[in-house]
Amino acid sequence: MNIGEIARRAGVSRSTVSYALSGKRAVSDETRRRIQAVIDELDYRPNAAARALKEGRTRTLGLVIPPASLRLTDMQLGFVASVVEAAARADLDVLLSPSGGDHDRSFERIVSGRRVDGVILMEIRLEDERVTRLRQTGLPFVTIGHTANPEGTCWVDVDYATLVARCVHHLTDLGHRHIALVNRSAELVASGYGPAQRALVGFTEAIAQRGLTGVDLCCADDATAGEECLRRLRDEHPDVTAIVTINEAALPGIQRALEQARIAVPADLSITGVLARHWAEDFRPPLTAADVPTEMGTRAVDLLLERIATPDEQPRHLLFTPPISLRGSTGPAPRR
Amino acid sequence: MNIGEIARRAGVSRSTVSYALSGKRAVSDETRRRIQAVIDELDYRPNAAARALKEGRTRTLGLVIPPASLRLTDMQLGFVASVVEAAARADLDVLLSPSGGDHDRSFERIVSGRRVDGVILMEIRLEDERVTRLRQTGLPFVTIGHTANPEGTCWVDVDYATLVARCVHHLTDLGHRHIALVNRSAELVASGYGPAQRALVGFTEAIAQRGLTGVDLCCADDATAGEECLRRLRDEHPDVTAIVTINEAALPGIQRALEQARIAVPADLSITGVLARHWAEDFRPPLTAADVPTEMGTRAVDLLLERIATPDEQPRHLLFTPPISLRGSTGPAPRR
DNA sequence: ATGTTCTGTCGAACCGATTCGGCGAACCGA
DNA sequence: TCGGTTCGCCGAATCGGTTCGACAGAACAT
Repeated sequence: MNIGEIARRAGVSRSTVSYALSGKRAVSDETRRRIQAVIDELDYRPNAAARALKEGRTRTLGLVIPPASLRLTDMQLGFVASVVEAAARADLDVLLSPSGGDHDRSFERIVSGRRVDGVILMEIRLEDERVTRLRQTGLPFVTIGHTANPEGTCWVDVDYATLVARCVHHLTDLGHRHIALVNRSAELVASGYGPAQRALVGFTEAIAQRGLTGVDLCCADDATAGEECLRRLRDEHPDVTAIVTINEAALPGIQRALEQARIAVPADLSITGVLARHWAEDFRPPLTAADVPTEMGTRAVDLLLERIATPDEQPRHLLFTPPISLRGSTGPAPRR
Repeated sequence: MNIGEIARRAGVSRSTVSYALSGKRAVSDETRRRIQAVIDELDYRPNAAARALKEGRTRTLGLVIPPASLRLTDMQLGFVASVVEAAARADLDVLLSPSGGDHDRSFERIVSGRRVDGVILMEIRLEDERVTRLRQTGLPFVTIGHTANPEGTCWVDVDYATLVARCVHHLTDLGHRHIALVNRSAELVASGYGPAQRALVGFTEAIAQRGLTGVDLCCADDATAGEECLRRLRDEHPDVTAIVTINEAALPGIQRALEQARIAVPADLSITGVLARHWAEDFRPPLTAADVPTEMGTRAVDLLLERIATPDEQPRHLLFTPPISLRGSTGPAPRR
């Protein structure tokens, strides 16, 4: 079922079949119809490997995801989905590689076996040796999140610092004077995870700008930790009247702790989330939060395709600062 | 940076380099060392497309996932992760295809462009035309879940009927006489979604076996629906003292409704979950539930590799019935 | 009638690996 | 010393596409 078979049955040469399919040279209508008929009959589709070999491109993108040991957040999952769908729309396939910071076999295979035309790298650390590796291979790539010195790379990211700062300003505008940040896990922060670090920076600066003092807490990415975290917060910092959190996975636990302690939201305590996908709607009351930029995956694919087409262009980057949707979880600071 | 370049620099022929790498013919130690040195120096890795073309296999598996519009459950996500990792361990890559019931371009490309050696198909419907399509192409495949007549196919599935039945028996043993099933969404049940249908069958049979009457409810896969569902259940069936649910995503909502209505678990109401991954631990009290069979992804890859190696063997299938872990959410039925 | 352009098609080279047959040299026993 | 193995390597064919140069014949201009 190769191109030679089609050519034989249609009574033409192999090159004519190829031209009929690609349209790169004129083929008479009569011939094209005959070829198409044979193709339809045999349900022929060109062999991807042969095409890749000759053309020097695979029509495939690599998507490097965090290893299974790390639980993907709802937003990351949405990102993977949108990348895959955007690629499918562009008639590209997506090769998945689970890989940690060290470059393992799967990553190496994809990168240096020329299996893909470009790579999208998720969950970048501020210092990331996969980026170094990709740079030296010359394979086009786009990172989600950016490294400490991102010059010369393409990236897409969420402006966590600004989002957190906006949340802080929103809360101070409502009269809150004691605000807490519930960050991601301590290990993530320590390991140089950009979003966690930039959230902290944005928080600290916004707090300072308003002349306040803030509390920042780390919290593991699960409900139990969220519950514990809120309890600790009420214990150790009873004067805190508002919370900003980038920890989506902790929200169910926070919710539970609130209900058990009979804390009314927003009467007793205001909460804002940064990028809570499903949980913003599911929280009670619905959570004031920045909208998840669902187009990030699509735009990452766009950038990568640009980069593949014109590798010598100046690398571009996109910083998303989605608007904050006011829902019911924030209100005026309670009177003392 | 192809095999010819390596051969030239090492002063041998291309075939010798190939044999040195594959070990399929003897190569002298001296020659092998010289070749290896050049390979290490240039960081050479064979071109995947050329190899695939010649060998007739791609060393790649296809994983067909539900389209992004459907929100993946936590368990499905875990499954994807374990498939990818198992494949990586076997030095195989995974090509992702988001696809619904209709065979779209992405699915067709993977299936008939010979881009993969085999396919793993998730979220099978009882009547699924992708299965039909795969059967006619002759490409090895394994399905997660099984169709109405699964003869002649390889599959891996969870025995939802038995699991639900076991939960029912556990609850009746504790004295419960009015038990409700919280199923997945009405649309899923209507569209012939196996797990939802088999859960219902297992529930109905177990209830009948004990001479009781049961209530079964459909519930969309989100917290809000779970909250609403529990409220309706208490309203319309106040005598129900125990719940069995296969709807993991609804659990946070159920939890919220329970706390708002001041219903004590398990004193007032017992709950068991079927396959709740993170939520079993995160629920308060921790949820009595069947353990998620984390090895399912790995075993699916194993089956597929077997199938690829020996396509004429009788197709095998695996039905997982993981044990139910008793946690704190079930207890004796309350006295009237 | 002759030269020129255009159209549609073909043949052959090529992409980068694998693999088979063959060949020279070394080695063996008789 | 000679025939037969064994060892190590090479050359060429092959996988299934794409693409370039060539070329026959029609159309057109002079």
